[in-house]
Amino acid sequence: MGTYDFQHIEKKWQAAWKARRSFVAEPLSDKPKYYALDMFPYPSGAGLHVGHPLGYIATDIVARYKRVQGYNVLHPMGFDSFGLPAEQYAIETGIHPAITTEKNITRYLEQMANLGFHHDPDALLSTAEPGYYKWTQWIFIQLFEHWYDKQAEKARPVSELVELFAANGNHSVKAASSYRKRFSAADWAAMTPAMQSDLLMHYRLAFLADASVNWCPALGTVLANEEVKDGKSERGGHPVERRKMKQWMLRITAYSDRLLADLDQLDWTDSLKAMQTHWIGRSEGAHVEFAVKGSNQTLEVFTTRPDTLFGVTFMVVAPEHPIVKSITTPAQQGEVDQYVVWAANRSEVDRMADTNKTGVFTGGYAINPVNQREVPVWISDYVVISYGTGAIMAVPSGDQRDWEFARKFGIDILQITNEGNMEEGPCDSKDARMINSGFLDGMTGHEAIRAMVQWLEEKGIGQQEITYRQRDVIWSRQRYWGEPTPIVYTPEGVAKAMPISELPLTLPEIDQYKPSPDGLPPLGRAKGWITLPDGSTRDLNTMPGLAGSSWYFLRYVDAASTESFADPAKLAYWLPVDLYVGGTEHAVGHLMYSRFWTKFLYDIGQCPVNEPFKKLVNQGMIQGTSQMMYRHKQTNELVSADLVDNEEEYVQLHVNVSLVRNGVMNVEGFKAWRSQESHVIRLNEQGEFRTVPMVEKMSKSKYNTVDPDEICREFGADTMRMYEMFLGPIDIAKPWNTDGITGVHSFLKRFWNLYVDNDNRLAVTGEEATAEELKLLHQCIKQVQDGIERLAFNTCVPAYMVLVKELTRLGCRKRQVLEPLAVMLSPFAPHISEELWEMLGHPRSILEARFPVLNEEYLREDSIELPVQINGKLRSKVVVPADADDDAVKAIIMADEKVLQWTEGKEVKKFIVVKGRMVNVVA
RNA sequence: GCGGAUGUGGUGAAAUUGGUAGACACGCCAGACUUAGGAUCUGGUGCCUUUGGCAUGGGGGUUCGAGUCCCUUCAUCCGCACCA
Repeated sequence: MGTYDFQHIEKKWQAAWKARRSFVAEPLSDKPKYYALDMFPYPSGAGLHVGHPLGYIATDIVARYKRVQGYNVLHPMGFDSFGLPAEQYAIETGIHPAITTEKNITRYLEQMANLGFHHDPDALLSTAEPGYYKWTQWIFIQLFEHWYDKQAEKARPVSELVELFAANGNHSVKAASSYRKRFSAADWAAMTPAMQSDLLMHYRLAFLADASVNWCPALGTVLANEEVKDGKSERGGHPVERRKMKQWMLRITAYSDRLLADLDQLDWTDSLKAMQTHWIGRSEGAHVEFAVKGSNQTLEVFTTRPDTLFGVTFMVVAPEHPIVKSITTPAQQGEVDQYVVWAANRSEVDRMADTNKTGVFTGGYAINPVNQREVPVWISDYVVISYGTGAIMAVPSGDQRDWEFARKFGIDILQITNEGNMEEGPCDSKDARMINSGFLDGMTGHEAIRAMVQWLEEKGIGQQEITYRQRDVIWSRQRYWGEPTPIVYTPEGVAKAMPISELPLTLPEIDQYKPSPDGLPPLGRAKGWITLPDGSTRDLNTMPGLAGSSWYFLRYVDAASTESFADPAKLAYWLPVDLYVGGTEHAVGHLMYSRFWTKFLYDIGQCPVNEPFKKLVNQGMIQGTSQMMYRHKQTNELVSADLVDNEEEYVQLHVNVSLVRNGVMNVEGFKAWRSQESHVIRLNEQGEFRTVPMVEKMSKSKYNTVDPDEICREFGADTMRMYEMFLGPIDIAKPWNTDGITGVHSFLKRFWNLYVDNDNRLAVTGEEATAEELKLLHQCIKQVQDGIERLAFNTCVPAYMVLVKELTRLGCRKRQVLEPLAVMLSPFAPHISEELWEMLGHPRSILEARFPVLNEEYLREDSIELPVQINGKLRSKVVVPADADDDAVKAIIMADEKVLQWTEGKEVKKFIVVKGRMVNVVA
């Protein structure tokens, strides 16, 4: 038998591919294109572990498969290089984040090269390079210079908005804007430049605003909602509090309805679409104005149930609501102030943990417009300022929360439907009939909603409205390691975009990376950099990590471009991305902003597609399988797990997983690993020391990390690639377990030996293949092709295994079979296939070969063994000719001895033939 | 609480989408070659009271036929969460 020297083969071909530039896509071509994309990684100091490559292997297989099917394939890789870890490291050590990042990238690239990926070297990018972030800044400026026209349903230049204002004020403007007041052309003309600038901020898609932000004191920066999990920062788990600060924001809410509606066109999983749908949170309802008693103010609310207006017995406003100041009566002032302060200081975590309703009465009353009833106005933090108008009309007979609140504070509950018992809880059914509701009485909720909206609109006290849960996103971070915001402030206080010709605005060198002593962000330390010769000053914020990743898939198509972010012709050719693979953790962050930026760039004519990612797959996380050993609490003796009877007497300790194979620990290896300590080790009767597995997150401290480099060294990249795919479906989370890898490895050895003799010389013959051999080959082609198309890579591996086993059994070494087989295996195991391809005498790479074409003819059979069921139970097997028609099949089967035995004396009621599958006789 | 998924041998899993459930691999058992290796090869391996019967979390239903479709229930995972 020959020796499969995978180490030599893999090194050889990795070097050859690099030297020959085998993976460079043709920039433009008449060929059909295929764009296979991975979510690019943040280059962390820990390097890749076996969990990372799962998705990369999947896209690589598809890329190589499409390549041998004749597609022009773009399969790029890059790095999301701005981010907190490198900056924290810089604060601690003084080492510039660029240096750390560069080092980590080098390591990642090495590890990826070891796996033989088809990544295009010309497309390589890093978001922290000025040549890249120049265009991130450019897009930011475009957002700053555009507003959203709701009428035209697209972004338009701010210069056009200024023209509209100058001609007619904002009377004819229907914009996505937080600005509610009306002004005329004369008003506009009378404003100072600073006032005009402030006003335009309410319209720009990138704008400055006073925002209630997630402030993380430990990190010294604000965070986006997506970066906060359970009241703590996603990175680092530090506490987060609410604060009001002036921040850059992006008006993503202008695109909410398009982001929602266009989900329909996408081939994404239901759960992912559901997450985005929920994040956008569209709800239809009505906007209603309540007059405030003894004042000319109004209290505006949003409700999805205008049909319940007659049931309103109180109002609730958020503690931060501006009306609180004026509506509170002197008698209630003390209590209200106390509550407002208490609510403001309450942490997010406490608020979420507490399901008890709290609140106080303001002393003020509002007037219900439908029946002029005076209802008390309360404040409570179960109403949140950021959603709707920050105030609600409370209908305790129709809403669980309002009901609880009314019960707790002894407020009236007025039943308005003919269903439900108000002692037990509210009734929220829209099918119930209305009562106590004036002109709505007798209608169902559905009818009443329409009737009430019409009534409100006629009276001018409300209208139909759509509200979104999605908020505009805060786009500034008080950090160093990010894209500087390309905005300057004139001495008059007018914010201006930098001229495009001056981009990129590169990061200044500073002495330390933490905030300046006077409380400015780190960029505030760059004294010479902040102030410009004309007296203007620079913005000191950087952009969030989301910025660079919101458009990198566009840059890949033309990563070296200096004229524009990418050549329009190339964008038109390559987009959209055909397959995007990555983790589910980006479901509402990265994926939402990428869609937003794509839509914006599409609006302004810079991007040919409205949606960037046609098909998206979330790969499941690979967890670690820790190995635990037992130590006796008293004696400290280490005991083989099968000898442990009473677990209580033992403690479980982590063992390095590389020392354990199939539950048995390498005792010598363990002693070497823990050479400092001496242990009494008790083995079982077989002389083994057994451990027990435990699935948990992969982590260095649990000694359960597996380094892909180590697997490559021991078994080779081809084995590693195939094994990760063999483990199960890519979208399912599963624990890594090295045990089964030998099965895949010995398959590759058998595969190798099919082609070579004992001296590793090619032993392939030119004989004509038999029908049986061709059938086996084409069965495999069918399964592999189908498996890759469905991204069910785990079903491909057994197909190869069966074929190789059968060919070995038959002693088939025929070129006619082995040549297509090598091409077919090349997406999964590129190195070994490439080596054999060369040995088979092909001067050009296997990447230039063609995937074998399936011929169904070879799969046809002369006769079929047909299972026969009688009344649904398997009774017999009968051989019939493949071309027999149903009547012929019936005749053969009814004559079968065993069938006759079963049907004897019974009437045959039905006879069902499923050709090639099954026959069912019903007697 | 709401939303989305997933439940198949000792283990990872497959099942052409309604047609012989458990392919393939690990593990385990037996054997061969050999001498100690985490090697290679061969055979076996869902369960039972074995001419047969029972098995895809549980219970019902549709069907000649259900892992697959419908209803119901339980369990696990993920996401969101006082959203008016």
